[in-house]
Amino acid sequence: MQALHLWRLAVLAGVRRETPDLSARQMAVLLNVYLTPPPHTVRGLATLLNVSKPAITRALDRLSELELVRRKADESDRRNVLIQRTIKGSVFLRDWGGIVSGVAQDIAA
Amino acid sequence: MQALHLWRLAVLAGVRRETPDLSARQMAVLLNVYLTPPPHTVRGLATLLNVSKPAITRALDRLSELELVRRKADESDRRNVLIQRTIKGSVFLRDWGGIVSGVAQDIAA
DNA sequence: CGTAAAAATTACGTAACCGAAACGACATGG
DNA sequence: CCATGTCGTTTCGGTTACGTAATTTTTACG
Repeated sequence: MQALHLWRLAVLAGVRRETPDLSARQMAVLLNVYLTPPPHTVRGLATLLNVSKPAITRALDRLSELELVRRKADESDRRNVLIQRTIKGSVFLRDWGGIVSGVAQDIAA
Repeated sequence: MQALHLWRLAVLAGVRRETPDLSARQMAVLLNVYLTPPPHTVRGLATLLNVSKPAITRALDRLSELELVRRKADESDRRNVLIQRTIKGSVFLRDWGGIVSGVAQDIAA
């Protein structure tokens, strides 16, 4: 029950702020790139999220445009594209984590 | 930091399940209708979420179609539309709360 | 070699969504 | 009553995202 209140306040904060408005899929991609060990490929993310590859490609287009992630060719197998982290992405997620944990504190108190 | 891992797992669970795929705004509307005291109006939700009224109308179209909320005319002022809860909505949010708190438990352990 | 397989992307038609503005129903104060 | 304001919805033009299917580039293997 408190979990729902946590979710409410955090989602509310996310919707309200003007800053980049990411879809659930884009957010899932971003979080997985930053919080799970590399390498990250399109195919891997597609199967992990249970969505099609083009959906991942489009999410990466958007995230790259925002400079939250970066694409890099895999030199050992040039068919692959490796997704890498960026400074902006790190900052964005740190901020977001701060919001969520701040909300959690408020609820606990 | 754990907050981000919590968020990652919960978003991942949300994206993976085939069932109704709600946008952040729709989710925000749904959560506020269920977790804050009534009455809930379009204008009230619009200002709370800091989005336009049509955006709320469309979110309610979608949520009504899924039978997660219900619109009801305000008899005392027929310009108003009151948003009410439904059984399906309660079940949906209870399930979601279960997922989030389950993830939280896993992280704590 | 050369054919098959795999990776990501692009193409394409469809559906959902957005904000601004126009609209219709209703309320309220003069 | 009627003029003005309020509330929710609809309309409009444009953007974005989706899934399926075709394309491109690269690798693997027979």
